Amino acid sequence: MRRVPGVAIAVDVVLFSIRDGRFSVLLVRRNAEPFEVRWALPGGLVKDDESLEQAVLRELAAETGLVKLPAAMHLEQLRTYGAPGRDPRRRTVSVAYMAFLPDLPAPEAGGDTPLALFWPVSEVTGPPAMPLAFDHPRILEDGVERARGKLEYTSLAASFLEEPFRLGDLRRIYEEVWATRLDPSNFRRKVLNQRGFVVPHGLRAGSTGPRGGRPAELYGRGDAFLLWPPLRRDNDELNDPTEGRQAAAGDGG
Amino acid sequence: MRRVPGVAIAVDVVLFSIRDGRFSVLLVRRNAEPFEVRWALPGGLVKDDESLEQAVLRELAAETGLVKLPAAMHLEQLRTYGAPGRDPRRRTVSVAYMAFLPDLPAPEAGGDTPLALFWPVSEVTGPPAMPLAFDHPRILEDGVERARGKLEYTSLAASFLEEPFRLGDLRRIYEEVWATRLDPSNFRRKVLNQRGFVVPHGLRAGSTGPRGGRPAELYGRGDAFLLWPPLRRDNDELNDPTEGRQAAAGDGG
DNA sequence: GCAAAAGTGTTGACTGTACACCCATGT
DNA sequence: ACATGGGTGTACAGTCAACACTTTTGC
Repeated sequence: MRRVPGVAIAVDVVLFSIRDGRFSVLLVRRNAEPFEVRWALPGGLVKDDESLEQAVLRELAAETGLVKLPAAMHLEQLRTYGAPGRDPRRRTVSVAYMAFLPDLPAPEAGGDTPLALFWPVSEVTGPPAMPLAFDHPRILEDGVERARGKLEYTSLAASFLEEPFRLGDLRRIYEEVWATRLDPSNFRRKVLNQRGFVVPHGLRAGSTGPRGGRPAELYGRGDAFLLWPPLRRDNDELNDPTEGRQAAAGDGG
Repeated sequence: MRRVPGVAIAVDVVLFSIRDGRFSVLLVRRNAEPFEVRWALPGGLVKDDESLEQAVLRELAAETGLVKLPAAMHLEQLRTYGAPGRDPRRRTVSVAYMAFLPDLPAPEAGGDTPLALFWPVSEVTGPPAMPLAFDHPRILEDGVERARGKLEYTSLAASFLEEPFRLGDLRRIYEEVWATRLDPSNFRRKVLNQRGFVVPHGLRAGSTGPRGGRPAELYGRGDAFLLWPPLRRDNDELNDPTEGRQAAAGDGG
């Protein structure tokens, strides 16, 4: 593999979703060198006349079949990675983006598109960590930390849900991403006291879940983005002696 | 000016300091097209075999004479700007960095270096705004907002001070950057209650200022980076599309 | 003495947390 | 009936803003 002079601009996307209740990230399986057969973040080179965001959307469509993206999707720039040697072929500076998507039916692999799958984050980051291509482990790690942090002071958690949703659904987003448990009653109060975080939908849930329970009120996303005071991931609650639940450790399943 | 094919990678630096008590940013005067004679953020093209951060430090040295940078300087990636057409010569993707520097004696213009000066941020951002080169107004704006925000939840304000410093000096950093007033006694308590924000220096200030006042105790930077709870600038206008208030009286949902 | 800056003490309002308790549904 | 998730009430503790007050300097 010869090194080529000059620089290239690429974009990579850390696309998070909650699949089957698990905090997950979209990966594509590489079918060419370098790192053939390894899993990687979706992405590719930026064309000469397109913006960085246009490149992100184009690559998402091409590599994952995500053509019609939901309006609720959140997309933001994460960080830029430009160490010499991070791509063995040539100097490549990659602008990484982070996206939040609701649990869609099946944006996975298409017939003419590469194999794309959502993986639970804990299975990818390990231990043991999956051997992703390039410096993608680092990018994913940065994305995970940023996502966890952003849930604290923004309304982005609602981006993982399709409308309408129940406050319990919203709470489970936080619990899953933070790997913690939150008091349902206090969570409810905090969310409702944030003006514009959620807006009442006026209806009630029909089915209440697998094992009964009172039907919940339904809500939609409000127009507030920043939250004050922030919701907090209190690591103190992880030391719950009464019950052991999936905490920080990846359970492989 | 002909457009050249291919892409280029550049870095730009938003270098903040407090000069004579004013929140200031380092600008260089361009002496070539495009945007000749306009002021711009220091920066330049990334060489083929250097990292992005190395490029930042090299450009700072070359354009501003800042060769021996103080260890206290904070440098972090801000954001990447890659819109087609942001540089009329060729497609250029610029990775912007943000730096905090203490008020140094005179890193300004050198004989063989371009003219570099610290400008008070309020004079540059206006109104009326200075016509900076390229999309540098936007980059500066992003940097200012990020800097103001980071002072809330990190100990970075101390990066603007040379050790040892007085708590009043630290408070004036916040007051200047946020353009606000803080209660001296409450500020003192908050800062001292943050473990590792500042550490006692054991001495007292000799001169107490132009108009007297009790000599202050002296402090140095601690090793904590994140602060909890954060210090806050006026939270009232943080967010919200100003609609129905629900202030103290809880409305039960 | 007076002004100014540093530093201490106090108070009342507000906020977060823990947890008891009621509500409405599936099985 | 009972388990389960939704939702309300409440009390205690901690935090924060406001501000009165003392200390120590320059002038």
